[in-house]
Amino acid sequence: MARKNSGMRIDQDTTLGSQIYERLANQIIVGDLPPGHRLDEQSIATQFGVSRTPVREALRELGARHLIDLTPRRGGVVTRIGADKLIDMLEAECEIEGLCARLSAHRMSALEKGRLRDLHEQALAIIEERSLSRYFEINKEFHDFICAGAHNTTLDSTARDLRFRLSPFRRPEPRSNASAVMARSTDEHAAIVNAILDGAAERAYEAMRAHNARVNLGAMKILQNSEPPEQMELRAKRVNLR
Amino acid sequence: MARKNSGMRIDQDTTLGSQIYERLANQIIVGDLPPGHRLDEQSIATQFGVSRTPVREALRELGARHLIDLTPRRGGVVTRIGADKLIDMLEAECEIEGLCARLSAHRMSALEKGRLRDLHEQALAIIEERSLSRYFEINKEFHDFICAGAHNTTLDSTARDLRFRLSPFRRPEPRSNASAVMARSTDEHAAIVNAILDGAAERAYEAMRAHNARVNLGAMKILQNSEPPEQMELRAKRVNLR
DNA sequence: GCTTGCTTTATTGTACACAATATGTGCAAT
DNA sequence: ATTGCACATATTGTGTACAATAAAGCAAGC
Repeated sequence: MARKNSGMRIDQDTTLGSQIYERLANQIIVGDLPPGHRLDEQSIATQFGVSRTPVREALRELGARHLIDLTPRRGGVVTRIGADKLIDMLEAECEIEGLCARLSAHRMSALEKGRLRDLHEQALAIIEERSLSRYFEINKEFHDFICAGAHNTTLDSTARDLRFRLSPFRRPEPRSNASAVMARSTDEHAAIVNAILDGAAERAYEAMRAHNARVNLGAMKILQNSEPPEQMELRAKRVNLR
Repeated sequence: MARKNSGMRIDQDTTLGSQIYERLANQIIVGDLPPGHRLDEQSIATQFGVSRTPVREALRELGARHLIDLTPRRGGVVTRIGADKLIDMLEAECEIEGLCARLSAHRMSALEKGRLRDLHEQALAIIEERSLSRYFEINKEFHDFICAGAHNTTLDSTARDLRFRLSPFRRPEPRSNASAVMARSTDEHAAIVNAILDGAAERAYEAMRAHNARVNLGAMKILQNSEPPEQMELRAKRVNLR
């Protein structure tokens, strides 16, 4: 029998539905709920120790945000992101971040530029630690900061949303040299930082775009097992296409 | 007394919540439910002749899509789009459409390019009719088609979503020469079409971007009544900023 | 053996009831 | 007049019950 009240706090400023949404969204992103997994309202409800009502609201929000597919009388399943969709998302993120970099070059304040330089230097320091997970953290911060530096909440939130949904495909490849990965990444980051500090919009755009395009090739490898390889090659080109 | 069942069909392939979502979303976009308007669950429920449950689900989805602001125990109000937010959205749309134009230049098939030319020529024909509303239709189709031509569902849907939410600010200004508006617009469209047909990505991007930037200046005028004018001037620059 | 159609079962959709919280009103005290 | 508090009211949040539909299992026919 499912135990009751497994961690749902009674928070004043939130609602059970929202809390369940957060939890489920994280479970999906982390991969705990794999693509294609069916979401049964009743079992989720008992699992969280609540009734079906807040669960249903959470599911509907997950559906609105494309984290699950919601079919009218057949419930919800975690969205399967096929190769096509993945490539679209990677490309969109690549370009939108590039756009943010371009705008950042014009719009970041002196203070922000200073913080950007700090962030980059922090990343350089972390390479010594050889901690890939720690590096991923600061890397995310770096990208987030540039998207924020464009001073456009719409672009920022769409970029954030894309990164969030793409994060399952950004896990470190098992067989890869951590130091090399980090070194290459920071090199490219350096180009981006310099361009932004110089206020060189177009250069910032190109640098960010090239950086993302390269990283995205890695992300696509995760799909290679489930896809015919020739197709992937073909698509890989598209990501770099101008 | 509110009459029951005002138009909610019992459709197999949909749910009451979704239908109500659609209706409310349209009412918001059309301006029937103005920004700041409070959405009372009970009155909406009786208005549509249903219980509060599907209404709540509709509201939650509206909230997820940023059409209403949903505060935990205080219900929902139609999102107020302030000048800052509006400018962000306009800029984002401007750039994303530009991006789609750039990609379209490379990716549209010969068939699509033909259809694009047709669409443009249709628009030219419609100028003669002097029907601004009809022109708005074909104009929307034109932009939609270019966004689709990029062959990237993610970019397409974000662009579509932005245009949807921006449509309230795109209503024709009362005191304006219809023919002049249409002529100018089609001139700029011609530049975009030619660039795409030539496969000139960068030119397509620039043309689309310039076109949108100009139109956006008009959209911002709608806000001018409720905002101190000097601020608007300052912001107007930002939209054109590179 | 496989398919077709019906019956049973499981799951989602909707309504309703009650609980929890926010909002509004009036009165008293300063 | 204004502030603070208590009470009344309205509205949202959650739980539960029932209805509607889809999935699964089973029997009869080809």
